[in-house]
Order: sequence, then C-alpha cells, then structure tokens
Amino acid sequence: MKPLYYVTTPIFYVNGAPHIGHAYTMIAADVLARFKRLDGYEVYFLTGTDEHGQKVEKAAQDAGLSPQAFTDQISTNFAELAAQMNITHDQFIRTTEARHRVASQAIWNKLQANGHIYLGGYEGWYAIRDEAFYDESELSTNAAGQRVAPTGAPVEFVTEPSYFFRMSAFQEQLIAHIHANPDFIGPVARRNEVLGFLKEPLRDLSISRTSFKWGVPVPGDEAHVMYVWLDALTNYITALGYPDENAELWKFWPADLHLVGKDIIRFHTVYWPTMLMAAGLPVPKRVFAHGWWTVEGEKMSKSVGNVIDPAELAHVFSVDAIRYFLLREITFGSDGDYSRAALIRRLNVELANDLGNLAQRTLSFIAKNAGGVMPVRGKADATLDGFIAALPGQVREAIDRQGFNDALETIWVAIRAGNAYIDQQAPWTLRKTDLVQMEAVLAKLVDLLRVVATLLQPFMPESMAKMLDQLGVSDDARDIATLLVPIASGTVLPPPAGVFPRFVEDAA
RNA sequence: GGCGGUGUAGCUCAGUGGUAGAGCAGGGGAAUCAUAAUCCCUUGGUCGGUGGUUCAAAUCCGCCCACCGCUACCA
Repeated sequence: MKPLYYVTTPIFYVNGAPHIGHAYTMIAADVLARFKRLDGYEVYFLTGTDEHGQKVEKAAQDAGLSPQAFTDQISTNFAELAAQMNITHDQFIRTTEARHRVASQAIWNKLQANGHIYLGGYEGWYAIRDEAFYDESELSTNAAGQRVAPTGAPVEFVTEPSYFFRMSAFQEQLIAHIHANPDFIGPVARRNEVLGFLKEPLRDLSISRTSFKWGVPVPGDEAHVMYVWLDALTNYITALGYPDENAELWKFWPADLHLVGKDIIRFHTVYWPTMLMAAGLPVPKRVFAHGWWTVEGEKMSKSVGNVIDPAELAHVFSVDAIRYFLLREITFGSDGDYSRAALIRRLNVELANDLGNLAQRTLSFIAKNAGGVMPVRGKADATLDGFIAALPGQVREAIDRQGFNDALETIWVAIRAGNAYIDQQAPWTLRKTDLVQMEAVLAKLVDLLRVVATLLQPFMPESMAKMLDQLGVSDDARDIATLLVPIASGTVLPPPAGVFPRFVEDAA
C-alpha cells in the first residue's frame, strides 16, 4: 500500500480578488503534492475558500448581493486561479457547504460534550466606527476627554454574550507537544515565535458572536454563530468526511502539512491543535508558514495599485516561469521581492540559457549526428554520475523540509555541471575522431537531463512534459522510482524544439 | 518596554571555531554543438561597531548601532 500524504493550503478569505500571494501558497502546495505523487505517495491535496464572517456579510451588502451570491462569485475566482496556475488539488472546499455546517457543529458538540465550552461574556472596548475591538493598552484620551482608539475613533465598553473554548486548559499539553515534535512548526523562527507567545498564560477563546448572522449557527443556541476561525479551521477535516470517521478519506488525517501564510501561524499552531486535542483528535504533523511578497520593493496594496494579478503575469511569461520564479527566488519561509527584472533574469539565465539550451544543444546534436535516437552508453567520463545518482535523494530531502530553493539550487548545480561537461568532452570534436565516445558522452547528457526533467516536473509541469517527450521518456516512466530504468539505446527521440524561449522585451 | 531575529563582495544570499564562499553583475580568454547560448580564468569584502574568551572567531560571550518579527480573538 502506498504511503499517504495530506497537504492543505489555507482556505482563502473571499473579501477580494486573488493576487500573487494566493497563487504562491497554491503553487508551493502543488509542488509538494506533485512531488509526493511522483515519489510514490497517495496524495490528498485540499484547497478552497473561507466564506463566513462579518466582513463578508458587509462586503456582500456593499455589493448589493446576498452573502451567498457574493461568495459564489468570489469563490469562483479562486477556483479559476487554481486552474490557471495548474494546481492539482483533489478537492476545493467551501465553508458555506452544508456538509461543512454539519462538521462544524459536530466538532462544537464534541468540545461541549468534553466539557471544554462554557457560556460567558465577551467584553472589550469597541469602536463602532472601526467595527473593531481594542485592548485597553491601545487606548488614549482625546482633548474632549473621550476614550479613543489609535485610529481616533471613540470607543465604548461593551459586553456581548459569547461561548468560550477552554483553550487555557491545553497550554501545557501544547507546549509539550511542540517541544516533543521539533518539526511541528516551521520555519524555526516561527516556532520560536509561537513558543514565545506561549510563555504568557493562554486565555480562553471566544468562539461565538451574536453581532452578525453570516456563519454556522451554534447548536442549541441559534442566537450565536460560530467565531470564524473555529468554523474555518474545521475545513481541514470536513473535507475528509468528519464527523464520519469511517469515511473513505478519513485515513488521511492527521494532515502531513498545513501550508499557511505567516499571518495565520498562530491560528494553526495554537488554536487548531488545542481544538483538536479538546475534541480528542490527532493534531497535524506539521505547519509551515511562508512569507510575503513585495512588488518592486514596495508593499503590495490596492491603494498603491501595484497588486500583481498572477493570471496576467502568466499570460506575459508562462505559468511555469512564474511557478519557478516564486519558489526559486527566495528561501521558502522568508519574505521576498517580486520584480519584473528579477523574473526575466531567472527566466533567461536559468531556464533559457542553463537548462533550455543544455537540452537543445544536446538533443539537436543527437538529431544531426547520432541518428536522432538515444545514443549507446559507453565508458564516458564519470563526472556526471554522482549528480545523476544523488539528485533524487537530495531533492527529496529538500522538499520534505519545504526547502524549494535548495532543491532547485541542487538541480541547477547539476545543470551547470552538464554544460561544463559538454564543453570539456566536446562531442563536436569526437564526431571526427571517436564516434563511440561521442555517443557515450551524449548518452550521459541525456541521462542527466532525464533525471533533471523528472525532478523538475512538480515545479514546471508543462515544460518538463515537453522536455521528457523530447528525451524519449514514455508517459509511464516519469516517476522517481522509474528513474532506475534507463532510456533504452535506440529509442527514437522526437525532433527537438526549444522549451524555454528567451524573453525579449518589446521594443515598444 | 519585553521576547526573538537579522546585519558577510555592487546585488541576492550560503557559511556557526582553524588560511573568506555561490549565483547574478564587472573584466580577460577559449570554443563554436546550441535559444549570441556555453566553458575557463579573474576584479571585488577591515564578515555592522566595539571589548573579551581562545594557539585560532564571520563563527562563542558582553556592550553599542541599525533594521525586522511577535507581544492574541478583522481575516
């Protein structure tokens, strides 16, 4: 039986149009899902949209739509983004689905049955103008003697009945779990951040609201709807059939990886695990937080007008180029800067010059001088053998810790070695002196390209499919295990065509 | 304020005790199979500052400077 792997993106909040940041999360998760499939795992990959809450209710109202009609529309945009980015999710979940209401109410009932929910009052300083609560420490007094928020809005002390989750009861258990499982939170900086946060006593979590209606009703008290995070986080198990633990997909729980943005790390490493502990369910194996992108050195924002539309970008360059750039440019987990110049540099230098040209020079040489078939292996110089043998393991190791750029750098070291090798071996000289040796050299290069293209499939599925076609690798021989079966000498290689054209800026 | 992190070549970064590294950019050369792509060589750094530990510090410790993150219930 295949080992299982369950990876998720966050469900995206439907309060605006998808941008490059959403694409980034999806792409990273997709590379993991594709790699694990390639490596023999049975993978389940979940993404979707988070559609409840006061903000959505308000945005729908502003748009003159019912909340359901509004979320239908926005959710579709995210589903389209996934399709445009070549995302291979197995399921797209929406929190407004009936089954999700069932699951959310089920986990609520479970928490309640286990004695971890109580009715209390949610009190605080509320600014009507901001529609937000503020901590006492944030307040100041204005000239008129009013208590005001940092925004200047007047605040008043309000109390609203609310159910609470006894999160404080799980603090020690959570801390112990984080210490016992060093890989539970990544990257390490985020783990330290969460541990730092847990040095202070954990407060119980307000998990219901009466101030708006657009949410999952609290079982037995329909004046309340569930606090959005309780509802939202539950999506990860709704998708697997919860509360039916006999469901076909339930075998995937606990998740191997929740991929999230750094802004929601706490919800995933504090709220969610304690909720699961309270419900008697296993916690996810790992949560990894990625960083944010700036654009040309500036924070991406609607008001600045520099929000990058991934679909537009993919139209100008290619989906594969964008997928590659986003995972290559920076260490996964850190913030990064997108710039058009940097993207073009990666595309031209690494994809077109290094990889694309290596494939093209090798394959066109074979087409012209070796009969257009896989050459006969021989006693070629062994320089590339180490790369060919080690690459799958090295890439696997990097992928398993979400070290996408390390994985790519490792592959590129091998590609550069391939270019050095062809120059040193000079098959164009061997053509006149030693045809057997010439074939041996060319075969070695094809073997290297085959490993490289195979391992790059998760990153650039379309381009690598083309490259593997040209390398004579059949559709059923493109996974990692099958790398052990060499391409047979004499296999007909289709006429080569450049996979990564150089990007030339329009003269206009 | 508290806790944590970062500061290394023009740029982006790797390097956690033992003669400063990579990629890109710059300079020189080679080759001409290839998407004028490639390969080789090379310029360039008092490793934020300062004091200390050590035979030896980018790497450990103290202090200082700069920048960043977290410091809970909008997601």
